[in-house]
Amino acid sequence: MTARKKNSTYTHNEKYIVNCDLTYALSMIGGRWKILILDKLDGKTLRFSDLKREFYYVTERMLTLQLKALEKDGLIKRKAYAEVPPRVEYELTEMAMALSPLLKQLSEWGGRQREQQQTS
Amino acid sequence: MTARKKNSTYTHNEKYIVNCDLTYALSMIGGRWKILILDKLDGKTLRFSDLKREFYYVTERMLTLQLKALEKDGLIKRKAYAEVPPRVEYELTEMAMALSPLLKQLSEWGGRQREQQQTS
DNA sequence: GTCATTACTTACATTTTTGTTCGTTGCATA
DNA sequence: TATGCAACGAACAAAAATGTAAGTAATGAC
Repeated sequence: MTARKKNSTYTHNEKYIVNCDLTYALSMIGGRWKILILDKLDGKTLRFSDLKREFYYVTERMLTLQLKALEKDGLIKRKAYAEVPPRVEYELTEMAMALSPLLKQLSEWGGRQREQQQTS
Repeated sequence: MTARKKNSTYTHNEKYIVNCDLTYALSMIGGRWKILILDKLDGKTLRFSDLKREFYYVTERMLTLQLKALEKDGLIKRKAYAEVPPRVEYELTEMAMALSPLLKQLSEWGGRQREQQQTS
């Protein structure tokens, strides 16, 4: 999102992340609020204000940033209507829908893992 | 890993992450090198030096931090032998093994997504 | 003409994550 | 006696991610 200094090790190492399909996948859903947004948009079309209301604890700036990133990565579609006040709707792309069942499995695993951790 | 100031919004918002099984799951594999490590340990027991050689581009400190976090989260087991020079072996826990097939699916999805993105 | 509305944007501050460099331990070997 | 080894730890620095606070645009309602 922000400008990168070239030649930093952080940037340099990025190739090891991007070259791998798995880390590439995770990088697209790794933002703090991204999967929550994807989950909320599952099966629905929502306006920015709907998301804002749902994620009242997330600042508008963060919501915007995460939405922009998701759009850039082809996970959500943005439709802006030329109205005043503005209306913008978001919905999942097909690739994001293909991700849904995977996320459900991950969620179940997370639940089991949480139990495991509590009894240890 | 590092001390947290209480009352920061970042910390405060963490509950929305931890309360959700999905974000909880992702938080455990979200570190920069964690899944690469998990992937490398799949089906094998490896020494710290093995991992160091494999991930030559990751600093020892980062490797240590990620391993510690994985251990704390119950994804890897650490066995230290009382020898000199020291010998420490790492292997996956059962929960981590249960995660493997999921990660494979995610990886495949990542590959498809990468192709999609390139043609757009 | 003032105000409310919606979906943002900008400048800046804070917090977290990652990386750099150097040191430690205790024994074996040269 | 000096050096190398393996697996770290600690102090510090850089970079990224997230959060705070304020402002913008165009229009319709009052």
